Amino acid sequence: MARRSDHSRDELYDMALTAARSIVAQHGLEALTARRVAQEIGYSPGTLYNIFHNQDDMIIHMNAATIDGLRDALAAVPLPIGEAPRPYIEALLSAYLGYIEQNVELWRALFDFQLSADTEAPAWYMDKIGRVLSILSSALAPLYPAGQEDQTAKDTRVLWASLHGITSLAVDGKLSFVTGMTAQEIAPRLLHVFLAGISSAAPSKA
Amino acid sequence: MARRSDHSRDELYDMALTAARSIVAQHGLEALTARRVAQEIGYSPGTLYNIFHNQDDMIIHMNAATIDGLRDALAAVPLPIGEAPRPYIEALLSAYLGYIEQNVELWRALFDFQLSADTEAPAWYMDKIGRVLSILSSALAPLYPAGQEDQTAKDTRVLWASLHGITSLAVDGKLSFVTGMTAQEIAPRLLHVFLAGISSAAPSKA
DNA sequence: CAAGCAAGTGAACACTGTTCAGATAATGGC
DNA sequence: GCCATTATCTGAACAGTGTTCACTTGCTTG
Repeated sequence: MARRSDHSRDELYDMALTAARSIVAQHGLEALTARRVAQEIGYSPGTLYNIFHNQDDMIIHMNAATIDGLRDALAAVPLPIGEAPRPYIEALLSAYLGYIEQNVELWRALFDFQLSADTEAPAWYMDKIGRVLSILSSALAPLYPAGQEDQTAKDTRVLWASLHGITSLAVDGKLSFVTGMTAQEIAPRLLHVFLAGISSAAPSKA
Repeated sequence: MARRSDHSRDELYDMALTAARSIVAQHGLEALTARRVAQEIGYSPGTLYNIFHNQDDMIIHMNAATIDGLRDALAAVPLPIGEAPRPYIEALLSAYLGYIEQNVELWRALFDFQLSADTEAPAWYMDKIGRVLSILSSALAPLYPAGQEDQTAKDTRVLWASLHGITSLAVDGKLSFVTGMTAQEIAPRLLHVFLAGISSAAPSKA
């Protein structure tokens, strides 16, 4: 049989992505196979290649949804107007850790996945990442004097990359290789020390 | 043919591990297959299962060698007696980043590899990790007042996990997703801010 | 020198992503 | 209403993966 038109192309895309996210969320990225997604949506494996260029493409779209979810979670944190910046930053961190905790496997998939060497991430994907970073950056901005926007942007990346170390070790179950602490303990300590550091230190030595 | 005794069991182990490291260093972990290692050492795939329990076991041994190499690289950094602790810490960081840079693929393999859910890392493996951390910890110790050994140990883990975020993004080529900076720029900035932070901040808030 | 044992083999199994010739249902033209 | 075209979907096939295990073979001991 062919040309069933039970579903439009967009519906198929949504169904496939929903199935993929469900499989990964429940069983991890290694359980995500073309045949399994196909079976879950009631189509054959070949059909997936009408929707996605290949498996990498499917995973990229899945990961994009994970990034969007994070942005929504961070955007939902209320921004206290005119107050001290630190409670807001701490609330963002809490939302960040909470989102990861509730989406462990999808979060793992986001970073476990490696783009094949020759291809690079599409522009719309980079945009989504930028939107998340801009939330963090605007939260840090009040801590820097005017004219230090460049340092703010850089330190946002430094802080995020550092946090990512903690969370990625956590979701991979590797934090226990080095400590008995949890990400919920380590991350606030990093934030605390980091904020103290930028308040006391010269803009940058390097 | 069988029972060739061209090589002893230990020789076979060394040959297999050398071959594995060479394959990974040149072509990445995904190129590491049982058939390829077997071919490289001139034996059949089945023979590998006389040496290692399975592929995971082989990778663990390979990763252990990578950790040992890092420990050696860090231990080779001269410890300046009676001097300020920061230059030593910075030298350690430099050695750390240098080792990773010279062993990118092996380093990636170290963290890309996931132990299957039911098994856990052997004790001797954890010991090797501990030996690396103790070098870092003793470098940080002079910055803490006596009686703060617990905080020193914790902050060592906080700092290392943070650094790991930077280096893991770097070796995965994902630093470019968030910044144009390199690990060689970001890591010293983190160290700078972190050290400033622990000097100025209260021991811990959490 | 014979018997037994240990080491090595490689075909086989169940799985993977991906391709593509072929089948088929919806559509456009008359 | 019907036929030709076209877009869609299928599923067998291919080359690869880790792992197993009946079998062969060479060494070693009695």
